[in-house]
Amino acid sequence: MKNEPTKRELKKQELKENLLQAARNRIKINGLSGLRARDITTDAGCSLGGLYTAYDDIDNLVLHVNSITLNALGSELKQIADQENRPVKRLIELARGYLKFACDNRNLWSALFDHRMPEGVDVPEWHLVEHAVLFEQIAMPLAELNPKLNREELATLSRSMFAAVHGIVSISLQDRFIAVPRKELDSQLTQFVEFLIKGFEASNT
Amino acid sequence: MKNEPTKRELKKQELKENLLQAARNRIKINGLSGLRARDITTDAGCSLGGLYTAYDDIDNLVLHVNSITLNALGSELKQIADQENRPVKRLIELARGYLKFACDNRNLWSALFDHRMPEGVDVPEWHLVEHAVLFEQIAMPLAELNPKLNREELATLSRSMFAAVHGIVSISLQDRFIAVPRKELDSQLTQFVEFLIKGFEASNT
DNA sequence: TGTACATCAGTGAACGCGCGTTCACTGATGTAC
DNA sequence: TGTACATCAGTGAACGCGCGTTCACTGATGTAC
Repeated sequence: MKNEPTKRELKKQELKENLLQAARNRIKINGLSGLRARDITTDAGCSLGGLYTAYDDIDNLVLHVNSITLNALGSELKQIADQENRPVKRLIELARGYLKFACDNRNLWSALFDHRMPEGVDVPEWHLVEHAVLFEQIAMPLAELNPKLNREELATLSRSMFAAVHGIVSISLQDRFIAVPRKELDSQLTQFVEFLIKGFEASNT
Repeated sequence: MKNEPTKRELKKQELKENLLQAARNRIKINGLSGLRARDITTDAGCSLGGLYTAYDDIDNLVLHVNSITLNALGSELKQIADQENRPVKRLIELARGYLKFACDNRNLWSALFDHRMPEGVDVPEWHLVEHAVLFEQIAMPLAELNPKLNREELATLSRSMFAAVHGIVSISLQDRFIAVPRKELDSQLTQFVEFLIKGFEASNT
């Protein structure tokens, strides 16, 4: 038999959730570098110290925001994968979906890659594994295109393919490089993935 | 007739150079996030305030360090390109050279992409244009593989190709993802670029 | 159900410190005669 | 060449402030009888 959550536990849970949403919203609007403990607690309607009863520190809170983002990205990609059966088309749509997600959620998406733990502290395991959503939709269509590949080869290729698409998207959205209009970027990315798949198919004999 | 540089101008130049090398060395050892004005000036053998007679601020100094890094990377890539005539092989060697440079100069290389100007300030034009070294060796071999491409198409493809290679390298060197041994990474990258070129050739008709 | 005590989540003022930048000063360099 | 004054690069102590984190306190919630 499970214990009913006490009033205390309910309140604590509510506070955690409020802080989480407040932090997420602040990152969404101002970006990770504009995130401040005082802003978060003000928005969440609690005192400054309250943050530290709910989360160990700000980094911990950011990891939880990044969890939400990874989940949201993961389910968008899953939905895209489920909608398209032909493997080539599916891979292309996954890449386009990634681009769309990055554009629609720029600051949240950037936070996934910009956030760094303090010197000497590792990203906790529970959060590391959540990054699997970035690759996991890619392996299956690749396997369809080349059934000979084993599990490990598929994993490696999925990873490279994600990394390549990610590179194109992230370079394009950086101030450091000349911005490309969204629509043009979309077709460049599509073309690029097409090349990649063609090469992949060509070497599958 | 040119004016001889005065003793004052020489000293100023020397100070700038000392600060530049000190900052570069600090970034090399501790990374961009570990860079402190006091460390730089101590290493350079001048007072704290001296930094501000030579450079506007720390960001300005970092831009100059990044210039050095881009130049170094640029000449390594140029050398690689000059050593190999066959276009396919040349593209592969450029990718491998990029990986090598990133591994051998991790913190300096990371600083190229991690550094951000303060809110509302743009990266100055003189520094933006220096990023061309990242792409410029790629266009020529691509043109050889497909002579029909016009200037703009070549530029776009070069950019995408760099971004993809960069993505693979940078994802692999991030703590957030499972590290791949250097040697394996090298062969994965090579394989990936081969796919890409095959696809590129296959669609060239 | 009611009372008395125990617990503990949440408070917010204060701490602490890191660190970029400034500025009144000085001593070396440059200029005029 | 030498002297007197002007300039200005470089000094380093002090400023200032942003901001994450702590901690003695309190009031609400839980427990025992």
